[in-house]
Amino acid sequence: MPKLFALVDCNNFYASCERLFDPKLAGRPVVVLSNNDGCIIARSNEAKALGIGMGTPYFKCRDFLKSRGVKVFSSNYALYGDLSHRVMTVLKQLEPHVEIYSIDEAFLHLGEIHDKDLTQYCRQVRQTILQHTGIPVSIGIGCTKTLAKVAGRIAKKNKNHGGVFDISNKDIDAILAQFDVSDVWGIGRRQTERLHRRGIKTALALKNCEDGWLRKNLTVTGLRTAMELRGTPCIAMENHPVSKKSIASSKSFGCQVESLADLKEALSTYMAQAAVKLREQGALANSLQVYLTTNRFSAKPHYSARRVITLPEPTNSTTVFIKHGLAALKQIYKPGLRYQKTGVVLFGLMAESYHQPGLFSPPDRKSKPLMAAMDLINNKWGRYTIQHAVAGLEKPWKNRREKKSPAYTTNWKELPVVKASSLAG
DNA sequence: TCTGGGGTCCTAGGACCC
DNA sequence: TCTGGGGTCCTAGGACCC
Repeated sequence: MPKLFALVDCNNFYASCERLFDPKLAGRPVVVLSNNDGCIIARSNEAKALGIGMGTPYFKCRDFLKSRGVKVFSSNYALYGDLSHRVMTVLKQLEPHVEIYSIDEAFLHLGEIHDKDLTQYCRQVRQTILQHTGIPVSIGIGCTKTLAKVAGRIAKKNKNHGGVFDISNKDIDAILAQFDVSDVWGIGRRQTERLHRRGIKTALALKNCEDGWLRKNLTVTGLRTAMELRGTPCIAMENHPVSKKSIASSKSFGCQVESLADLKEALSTYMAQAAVKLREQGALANSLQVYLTTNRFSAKPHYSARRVITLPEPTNSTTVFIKHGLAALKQIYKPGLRYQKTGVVLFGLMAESYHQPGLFSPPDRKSKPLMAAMDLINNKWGRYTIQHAVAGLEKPWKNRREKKSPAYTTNWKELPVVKASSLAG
């Protein structure tokens, strides 16, 4: 029996998380907004049924949502991250080969041990996750990851399957003939346009498309996708968590920002956040990129600029990032524009233990204990307890998060309170 | 007035080397 | 008048994912 892949996918994950702590929301439409309350990034089934599209800007549908009694939440990543961890933990207890693919998805490699009915087995997995975490999931099974994704989508959409669909023992071509090519994993908007121009509308047509054309027009990734639809695995399981190759931090502003002083505060804040992530994974970066952009939707001419800085030596010191990053920011800053966003990406990551200091560079004995002390204090007392002065105190440019739910599971002060009341009387 | 953030991979083209 | 070829490395930009 060949090995099979299963995709476990949390249903409407962010919306499900929000509903978990507010039973009144059961059966009611719920949506979750992106950072800055910008657009809709998660919808409960009831919200989908109202025709609310993924990615719709909030300001365009605010009135509609209100009129239909849709409950709206700002995103609460502390909550989603914690619940994701719980789901993955349950999964790892049940299965030896789990690859966490995203906050709400994981691939399983189902080995030969499962000579039993796989669909039945996955329904049990699903039930266990629901019971232990309260999060509903769908599971798709196929002989490649791409086919498992197809199956997962069918499991989620068609209620008759009880949340689990195994495509491997079905008439695959008949299913792919009904499957829109734009819904295939790895086929985005651009590739869909290209495929449509060639008359390819379904996953089956993509599967049967000629290799040479695919390689030329959709690059090697498109060819891989077609091969996966044919049942040839090209995308392997990642059995060990891979270390990151870059770390980014950026956010849109909550109000209009024009001055260099505000941009400096914001960029310093983001550089500090990126540096914390870098230190958490015990790594150093040898270069950073800073960028600056005006609103691309605005009628005014769009300005966007970036600059890459190679550091004299790999580091994870917030102080060093700020020093070089702000100098670069000054170079790309143009006065008189309304900026929408600035950000930083750290590149050239390496493990701290691998780093060999330069023979002639002066030893930096202060930076490491200083950063360690800052991290310790901020971990204990909250993120901005101690910071570089240039990152600012008021942070007037900070983004909006007007409808955030409490950090129910990660903050003692925000634990949900259960009230018991007597039925008698 | 208000349109997310954080990642990965692939390719083309330029710079540079011998 | 006539100005090579092949390789590597780096970077910017595009496309995709959730």
